[in-house]
Amino acid sequence: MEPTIKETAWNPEIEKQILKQWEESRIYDFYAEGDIFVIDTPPPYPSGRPWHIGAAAHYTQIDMIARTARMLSKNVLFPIGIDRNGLPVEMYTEKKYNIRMHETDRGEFLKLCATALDDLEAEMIQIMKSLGLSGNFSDYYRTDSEQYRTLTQSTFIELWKKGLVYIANRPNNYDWVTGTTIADAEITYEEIPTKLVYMKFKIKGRDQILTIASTRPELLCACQAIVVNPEDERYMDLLGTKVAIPLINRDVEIKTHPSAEKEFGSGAVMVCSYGDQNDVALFRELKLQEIVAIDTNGRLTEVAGPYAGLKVKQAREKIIVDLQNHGFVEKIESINHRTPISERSKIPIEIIPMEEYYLKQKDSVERIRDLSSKIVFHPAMHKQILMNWLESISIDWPISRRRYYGTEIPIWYCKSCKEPHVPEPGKYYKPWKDKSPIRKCIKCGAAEFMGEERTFDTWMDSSISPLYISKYKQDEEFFRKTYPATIRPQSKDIVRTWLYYTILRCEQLTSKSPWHEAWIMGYGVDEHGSKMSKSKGNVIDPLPIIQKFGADTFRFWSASEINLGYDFRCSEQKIETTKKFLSKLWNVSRFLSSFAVIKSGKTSPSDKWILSELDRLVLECKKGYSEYNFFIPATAIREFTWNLFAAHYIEMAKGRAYGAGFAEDERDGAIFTLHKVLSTLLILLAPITPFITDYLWQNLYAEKTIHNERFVETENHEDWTKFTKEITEFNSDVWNKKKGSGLSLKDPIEIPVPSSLEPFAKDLRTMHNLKY
RNA sequence: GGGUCCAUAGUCCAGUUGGUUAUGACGUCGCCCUUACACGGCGAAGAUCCAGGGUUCGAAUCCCUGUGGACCCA
Repeated sequence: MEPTIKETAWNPEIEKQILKQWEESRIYDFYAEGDIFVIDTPPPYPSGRPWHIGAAAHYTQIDMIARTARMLSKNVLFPIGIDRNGLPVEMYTEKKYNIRMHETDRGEFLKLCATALDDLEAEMIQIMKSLGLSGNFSDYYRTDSEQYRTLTQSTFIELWKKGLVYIANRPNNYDWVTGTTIADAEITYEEIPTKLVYMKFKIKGRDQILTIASTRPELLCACQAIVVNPEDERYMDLLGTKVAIPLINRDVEIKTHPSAEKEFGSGAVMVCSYGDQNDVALFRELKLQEIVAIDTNGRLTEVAGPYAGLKVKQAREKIIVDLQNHGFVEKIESINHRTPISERSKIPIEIIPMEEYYLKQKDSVERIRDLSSKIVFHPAMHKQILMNWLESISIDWPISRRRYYGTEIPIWYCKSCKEPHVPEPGKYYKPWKDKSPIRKCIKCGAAEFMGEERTFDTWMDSSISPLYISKYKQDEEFFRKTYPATIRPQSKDIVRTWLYYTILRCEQLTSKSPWHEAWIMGYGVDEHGSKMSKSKGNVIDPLPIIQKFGADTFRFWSASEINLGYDFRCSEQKIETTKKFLSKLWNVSRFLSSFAVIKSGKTSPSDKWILSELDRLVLECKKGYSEYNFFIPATAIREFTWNLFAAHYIEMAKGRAYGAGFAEDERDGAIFTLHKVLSTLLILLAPITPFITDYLWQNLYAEKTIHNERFVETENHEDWTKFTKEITEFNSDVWNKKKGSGLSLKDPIEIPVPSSLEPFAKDLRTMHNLKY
């Protein structure tokens, strides 16, 4: 009768042994046979310390997907990757060494970036491992590896040959701090206080003034038209007349366009190249001649006359003063203006015409819509984010970037006629330093080439992850078995980037959707609901928390706190109190470890009752697992274990399990049921808390790991759950009465068992020491 | 301006196709070492279910309008 488990609490130190055991027995290895389940794991980006606690929670949930699939008899491919291309590491490196990328030797700079990434990556891998992720760490991939970049370049070359890539000089979103073009998807909007200047324009041939309000007076030199709303009666007689631009000796015409709002300022708007996206559209529609007023350093060009060379902000200040001095200002209002901001460098972007490469995407939207409609989203509501994005795509995807730490665009230009050439796919090319693999220009026959210096937008790399993990163009048979992947797990803030671009690229290359399902998680905010950021000082470092409370505590917290698709709050205190549940489970197991396991027994009514409640729990868990919504099983199991099984059933069955006053088969029925329930709970919990369940499983039920087991099925017991309410209420009632009369719980008391609970009477009398 | 989502005790959250007394956890406050567990047990307090209207015998739940919040798009 001595428990074989001695300690009275779950000790997270044990996790280290279990981890070692898993590693040595290689229980998570993938075999490309049978029922295959492929997870297109998001490769995290090592952008700095500490790793975001919400991300750590995210990856534990992805691991739960993998473990759920394994328990459903699937062979699971759960790759681990690290995303290493892109701007953040460049900025990190510039800051760390106090250097400027464009002023540093390219080769040197790349080395410094790689070293920084190695350090940050090591910690992330360490955290992922200690969280118990059952992924493939033995050959985790990096998006900056030769093999990965080869695939990025090869797929680009493939698309190039299909005619899906073109070069064009267009107004582009330009981030002059990082010195690169960025895609619409990389822009965020912020309300920024600014001045709205009401300027007086003289109307030609009349003794009248037209007032125009603008937040961008420094762009006066690039003004090519004034527009008013076609329904704005105030200006009908002015159409076609010209006005003089203040300070600049140039006239422009007044035209109509529906985008001019009657209520904004005076209702008349100046159109300049380029104040915002609307200007871009108007220049195109009204066929205006563009004037380039801002250069790639964020400074005004020579067309700005006295303002040339000034930064945009300085020029704005200066021109406002000059306008005032010349009496061109009617008034100035302070307003909050919704300003497009570069997601990376946080500065307002400028729109500057530049020559860039584009990947066609407008023609693919319809096909992507079709494919997307067949992808099952968890939760379903987040499919809308993608659908809305598809709705708003209006231009092709600019894919070239003037940065260093990225996959090089594999193009060489003929030195004499500038014709671009792409090399053969299958190799990794660095045109900024490699010798041209092309010998002779296909157009003019010259033999001298110049390598392209730009790199790809990083989404060009990440968007082929499903192809990389399935060994596209590497292993035909493996690819056939593992593509499309089963599921793409990711967070909801990158639906319009990573999720969309992946469908786009994979559709263009394979004509198929890259996965059958998409699983979209919200993101972690602090305990008050605001976004975590270093500047706010509310960042929580996951590493010490995991060390302190253990991976299973962190995992159970993640499962029971995060409802799929919604943002979730991270609080250390809540994680800490989650540990109590593991101790509860531990102590239930400790108690049961004093009874030998019995595989069958004659069940009493109490046993039948808890077994039918267990059936209900199994159904509920299956429902949650089938949606990969771990909130459902986690909360249901905690509820059952704590408030039904431990609080009521164990107390009711305890006396019978000890045997005094009961027949042997009655006793065996109790012991059988206790173990039946616990072993089922361990299996149900295994995907969520793999460490403690495996430890208990191996101590109580088997020599081998629980992670080779399959989910349990319901056994369709007779339904006794109708008694639940009455049983728990009766027990509460007895406890209350004892308490009210100052009795200890083991003291005898005279309370009759209600006739409706007669089948349970013997257990209840023993439990409460009822004398009646 | 448009879209998606959200609004339930001090905090977080559940509430299946509408159906008696609204779930659980954290926190708070009492009492209790009862041989699995004080990382525990028992109990208590704490909710005009955002507001207004509608459908219905009956609404936290369905519909409409509004208010507030988060995110996205123009």
